Amino acid sequence: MARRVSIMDIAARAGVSHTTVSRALRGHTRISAVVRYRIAALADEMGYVPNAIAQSLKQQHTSTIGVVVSDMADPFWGEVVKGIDDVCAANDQSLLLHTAAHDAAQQLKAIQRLQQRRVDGIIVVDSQLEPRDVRQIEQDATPTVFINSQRTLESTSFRSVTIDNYAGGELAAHHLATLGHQTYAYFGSHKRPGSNLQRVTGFIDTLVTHGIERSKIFRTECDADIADIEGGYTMAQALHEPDVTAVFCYNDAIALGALAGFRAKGIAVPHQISIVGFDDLAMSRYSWPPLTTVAQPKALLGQTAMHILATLIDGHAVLDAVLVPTLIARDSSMSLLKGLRT
Amino acid sequence: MARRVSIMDIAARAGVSHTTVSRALRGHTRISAVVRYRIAALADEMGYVPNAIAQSLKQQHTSTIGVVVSDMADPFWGEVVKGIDDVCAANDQSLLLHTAAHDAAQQLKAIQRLQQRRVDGIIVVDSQLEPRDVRQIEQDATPTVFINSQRTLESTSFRSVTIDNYAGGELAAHHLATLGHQTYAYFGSHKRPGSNLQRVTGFIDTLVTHGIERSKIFRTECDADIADIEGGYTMAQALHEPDVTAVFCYNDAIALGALAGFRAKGIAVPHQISIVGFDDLAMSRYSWPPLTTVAQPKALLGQTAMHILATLIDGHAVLDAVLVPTLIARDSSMSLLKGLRT
DNA sequence: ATGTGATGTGCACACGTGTGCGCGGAAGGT
DNA sequence: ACCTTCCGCGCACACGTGTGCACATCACAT
Repeated sequence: MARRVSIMDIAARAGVSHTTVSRALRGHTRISAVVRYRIAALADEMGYVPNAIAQSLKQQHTSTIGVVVSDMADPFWGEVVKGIDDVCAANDQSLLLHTAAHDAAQQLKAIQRLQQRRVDGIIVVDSQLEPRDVRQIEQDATPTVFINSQRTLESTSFRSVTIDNYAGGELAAHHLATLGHQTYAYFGSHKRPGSNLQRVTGFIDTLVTHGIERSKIFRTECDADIADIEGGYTMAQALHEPDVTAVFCYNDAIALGALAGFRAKGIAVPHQISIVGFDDLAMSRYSWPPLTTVAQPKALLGQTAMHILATLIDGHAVLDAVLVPTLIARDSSMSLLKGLRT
Repeated sequence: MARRVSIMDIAARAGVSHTTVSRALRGHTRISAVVRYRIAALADEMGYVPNAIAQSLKQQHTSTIGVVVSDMADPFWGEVVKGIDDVCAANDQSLLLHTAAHDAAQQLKAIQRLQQRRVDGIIVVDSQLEPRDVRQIEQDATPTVFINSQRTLESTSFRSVTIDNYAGGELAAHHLATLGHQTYAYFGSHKRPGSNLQRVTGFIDTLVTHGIERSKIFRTECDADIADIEGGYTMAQALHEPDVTAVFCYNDAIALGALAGFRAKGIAVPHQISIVGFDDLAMSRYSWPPLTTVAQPKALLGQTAMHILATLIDGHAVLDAVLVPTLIARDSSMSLLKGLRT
């Protein structure tokens, strides 16, 4: 950050005080038109770039939103962050991004960094934080919103935006049960225990109400340190229950991996096995076969978080938001009922 | 940004000057052990969070790197930004992110925002900037590095990191020509005219050296405002040259779309048509069939940009970097020579 | 007793910007 | 001619932190 031209420099050249320059550039009313024009011309000529750091220090806000995200290369979080960024751009705010793997300690550190940087608000995506961590964060009063947090927040000042994972599991179960399937598998992930449990619970509960016995539902979870798509491939390879005709996957990445895994085993999707994913990634529409999935409104997740955060920043009270998923039926799931094509 | 505890507050409670508090917390040598310990305890008790804004103003640097990216949801740029972030995290720097669609005006505005924020350096990814824009940016002396810029930089102070697109086209051509293909198509994109031209030129030049006539190479480009994967699907549908047995696509997204497009037309890949992509996205390995592609070292692209930027920030001279792509042969390309499996 | 050096702390200023208050002058009314 | 009002501008301070210099104290050697 080299030495640059300041309003003092402009003031010296214009023969006025820096006060006048500041007012002229900010559009203050009581500055004569001639002076204002001269200063504007001078600022342009001298290549003046206002110092947002000094402005922030004086004005006690930064017009910056901090975001903590587990993995920026993940296409799902990418869409969510894009939703956040859309609102930021519309509000003339900047985005300060910190990555923090899948690790509470790193997330905590990232949040503290953002607090030091005095961002106006923080959005934590895919939080792994424990209640104890949240209490520590809460001491600093920076408004904070959590998206798809893995643990329920025990906070009075912070808010959260979540997808209704249980309802998503219900949708998948209802879809597959209606197609006539009798024996099921669930491919989950230990990486996100909270949402994993909610989705599988909604799934199993609903299957039971459709008259499926619990013993007909086989549940697997892949390790936390393995990439989702890789995990899906492995779990498909490792599935040894011949009666299974329908698989519900924790997310699309796992489902896409499973697609490849079953194909490698010579099992045809959807003719021998139906697969349902979760998320609706951009690519899921173009897989082979195109993936039936429970769609999350990804951009809306980010936008909603921003609106809640803005309300918090304004000092008003606001409620948590729960967004509802929808089922998108494509070609990876098929009816077992003869003569009945859906 | 609410009123918070400052070093002045701590100083008052400790009965010393704020100077001493500052020195104690920064680990200055000549502070007595007792005072240092007392201040550390007090800072902790009072919940002191250092104000990075004030520090930046005083120290004339922000430990922040600005990044301008066209689309954060794009899995390719996601990987590149991840590479940037890795280095930032290792250097205790933050990432200030601005999105700027595929539009020179927006990119220009984003860069100016970052300059106002006094970031230590800027990385512009997928730049569409004209030489005139670059000259304007250059007035402010913020070190800047361009990744995969679409136009050649005419700048003395800025640097760039690019992939050798021409060599990538060569790789694809050599691969397909060796497999015995005689008639080709190229699926490109108008969205990124610079790299598109380099890739197709390398492709065609090399085919010609393999004895293929130019009339046997059919070239198409999809509109700039259409999503790549969608464009690939459309171009595959629209391809009416029955002799074509090999398609080289500008990138993997187009290739994945083409895969789906050919499948919808009942054309088998690779048995009737071989397809080669460019980028090596994470998902390309799991498509059906797995995609043969020219791989870009995505994370390395970001890391290299950061290293060059760091050198620039230190005030040293440094050269542009050109990274070489590699071909990854998977199952979407096949030999036409009977009895000769590669 | 005095000089010398090391140690611990504070004063005052700087970074670049915004703003409350006041002051001089012009305009307008009596 | 005098008072009031309004306009245009500057002084001085504030935001929170870091640092050069000076100063006080103490230990130690001369």
